[in-house]
Amino acid sequence: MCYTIVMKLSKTYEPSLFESDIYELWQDMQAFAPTGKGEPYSIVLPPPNANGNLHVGHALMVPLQDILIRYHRMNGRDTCWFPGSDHAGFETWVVFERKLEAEGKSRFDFSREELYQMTWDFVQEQKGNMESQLRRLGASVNWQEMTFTLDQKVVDRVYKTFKKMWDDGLIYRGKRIVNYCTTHQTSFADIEVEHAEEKGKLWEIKYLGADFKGEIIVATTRPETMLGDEAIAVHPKDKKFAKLVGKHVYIPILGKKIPIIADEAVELGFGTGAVKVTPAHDPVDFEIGQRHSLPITEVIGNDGRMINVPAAFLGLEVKFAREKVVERLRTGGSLGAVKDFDHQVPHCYKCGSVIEPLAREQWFVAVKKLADPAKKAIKEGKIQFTPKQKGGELERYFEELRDWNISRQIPWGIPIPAFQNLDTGEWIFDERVDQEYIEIDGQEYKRDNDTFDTWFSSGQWPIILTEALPKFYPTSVMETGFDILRPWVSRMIMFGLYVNKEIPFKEVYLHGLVLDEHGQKMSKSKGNVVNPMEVVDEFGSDALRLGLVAARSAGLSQAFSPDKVVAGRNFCNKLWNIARFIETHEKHLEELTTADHWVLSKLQQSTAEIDRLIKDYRFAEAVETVYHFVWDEVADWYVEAAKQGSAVADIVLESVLKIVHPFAPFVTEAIWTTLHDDDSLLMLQQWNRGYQFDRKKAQEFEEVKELVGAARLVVAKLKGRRAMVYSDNRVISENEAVIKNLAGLEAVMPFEKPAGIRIAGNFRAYIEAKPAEISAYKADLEQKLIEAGNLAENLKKRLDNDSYRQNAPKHLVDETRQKLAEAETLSASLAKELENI
RNA sequence: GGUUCCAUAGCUCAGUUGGCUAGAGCGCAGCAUUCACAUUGCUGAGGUCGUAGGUUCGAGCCCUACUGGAACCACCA
Repeated sequence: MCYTIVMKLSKTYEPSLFESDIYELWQDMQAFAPTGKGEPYSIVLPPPNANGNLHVGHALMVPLQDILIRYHRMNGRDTCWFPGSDHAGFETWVVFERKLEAEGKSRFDFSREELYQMTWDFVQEQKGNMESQLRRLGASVNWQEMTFTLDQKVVDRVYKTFKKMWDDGLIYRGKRIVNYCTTHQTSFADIEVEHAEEKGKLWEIKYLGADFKGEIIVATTRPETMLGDEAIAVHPKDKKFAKLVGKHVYIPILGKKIPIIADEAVELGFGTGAVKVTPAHDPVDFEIGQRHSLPITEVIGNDGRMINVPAAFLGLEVKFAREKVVERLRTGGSLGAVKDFDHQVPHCYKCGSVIEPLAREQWFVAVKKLADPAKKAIKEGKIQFTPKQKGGELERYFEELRDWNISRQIPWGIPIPAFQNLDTGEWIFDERVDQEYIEIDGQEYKRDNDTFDTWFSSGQWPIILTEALPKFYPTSVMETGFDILRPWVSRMIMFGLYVNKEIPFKEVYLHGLVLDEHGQKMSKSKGNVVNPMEVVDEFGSDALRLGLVAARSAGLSQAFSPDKVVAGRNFCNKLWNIARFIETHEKHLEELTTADHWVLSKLQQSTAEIDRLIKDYRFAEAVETVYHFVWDEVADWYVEAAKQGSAVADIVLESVLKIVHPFAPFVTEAIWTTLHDDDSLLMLQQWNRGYQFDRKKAQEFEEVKELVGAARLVVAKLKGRRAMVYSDNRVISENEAVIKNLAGLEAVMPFEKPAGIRIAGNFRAYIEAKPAEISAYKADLEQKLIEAGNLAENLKKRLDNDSYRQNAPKHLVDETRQKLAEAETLSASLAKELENI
């Protein structure tokens, strides 16, 4: 396509005509690859789900990172943005299993290998969507490094790390209480469990003394677990029960004899002071059981049905078992009071079913040795967080982190390379996970069928991606959502320090959720989900990027604003038309005009401003700075002035394109290609450097702007076109045509004794007017005189204050003095004018 | 129960060492228009910066308490 022709014809910028071609052009020119020159700058993209579509959160994340990458690339850094896609273990598994169910099949009809292959094929069908959507958002990622979280190099690294941890004694297999979803039949890390308040009941149960007279009453929210009770616990200092410790009670229904023990975990003064201990089905009880060497009797199975219980309860789902137990207790006279009780119940974050704490053999990571150095690194400020308090939050998390269960009972993931000796029960590390049984020295070993928790592999993401390009480790910044600070960012820091002996990134920038336009969380059920690709279709990628990044600060969940997207679209169009004017109408002069000096000074200033804002990750303010520079200064003043001619129009246009490029890459590159016949790319240009201009001339244009503004105010109140007359003045005479055009005047001319309505400011300039109009203007002048007087009075008060003069910084005091002088001059000249009317 | 964040114009939000008369986008009102752009231009209305105290010459910003909203954490049976 010949862009130059489109440029001349099309009054509006049509993103759809350019965006895909521009992206292809970048790719063809290999513009995303590192140059090998300059200081490294790298980011790893938090890998989106390979199986999914990008959502509006990605549409925020991609521009934020792309702004940083493009900015630093233009500033001469050797940039590499590592893309990836995530197998999203559990997430994808849930979708796939739902599909199986819809086809009337079950995971138990297939072997692990078959399931893995089927899921792989399923993901392959979808794969590619996500990648093409990244392209549509303009992501300048280095596609050569594209990595899928199940790629061989990922598995290799994960096994290496696992082995190292195994050798270092950081991996142990143990029976622990795990969070178990009986619907998905897999366990979860603590962090994957959602707590929700539920209205429940608190049942009191009477346990009859076996070797003492009387009974002990305990309260529970889960009466069915009494079938697995192994003790009654009381607080060691509880006088009420002191004599009973060491004695025994009978479990109602079962008649089983269990001991009364003393343990600190029981809270003094709460409830009846005694609790039932079910080591197999409650984390606290499990710990109590460990301390007192209690047996573990499991009464709930993987499928959420009762096991190891009398026939009447066997195979019942938990909730029915509960009803039946309560019924039997009641008829047996063992039920005490029943109260309503609201409490927090753990739920599966995916299907919402109640999480059963079950005692299971799983692989655990002893986290302390990983968490301590991570905490230290943050404490010592080796990693900077934006917003700042998130670093503190992570420090506290590292302090409280408990051992991490990394076993998942789903086939879609990286198999855990561990085998168990069938005779001795001993576990060994071995990578031959494609075989269910292996033989070593005549001994047979069976594979562990579990896979790794996704965070175990994704936690090593920066390590894996930079393994072949080590100069990009540590990466420059980790930009991601605040919701995965704990599960992901924390793990990357721990693994980075453990494996590479160095932090994985120097800075962390966290963005919040994109809420709907009324500040509500987006969800399918509410029907308020914004599909970013639809927005791109309608307004263009640049518009979406600008709209999302504007009005958004670090770490906060904020509303999606369609108005801002429209504003972004309009901005692109404005830029397009600035270019159209400069390319097709501009009059070239040899010498710089006042406006030229001024616009160069503004370019310098805006560039410095953007440098500062990007350094501080203040994206929204950077967008705003760009927006106002282009619209309010370049379009509204410079372009208007340039209609009378300019010597720097081409420099200004190119510089503007550079400034805008990181934020709106497509439209700026589209314009750039219309300017250049060669195959140069805007995205590979050098960022703006300094400009040559005359500071005094630049200041003169500020005066012209003020004069125009003041003239507009006067003209707006009069009918018909008017002329400006002024007493001889170089600044005005040099800019007559500019002033005439900008203020919409009929003429601007010098007069020996100019008269009419005086234009505010330091010039002796007037708008021609009839005597009646001049008198009508009197009220305005009087109002202005009052305002100037008030201002002067305020300033004077401040200066009269001794403490102000002593304590305020000197430049402020000087400034105040100057303002006062100006206000007084204005007052005097207004007063004089009023006299003349 | 603990921690953190938020409260500024009709709506969505800026406002970072405390410093002139608190800003933007959209919306609203008026005017303009054969001009690069109606995805436009100009002009304007609209705010006791949640409440009450405090620190300071000076507070939207710092401190304390309160009110209202949100998020996260948590084994209180």
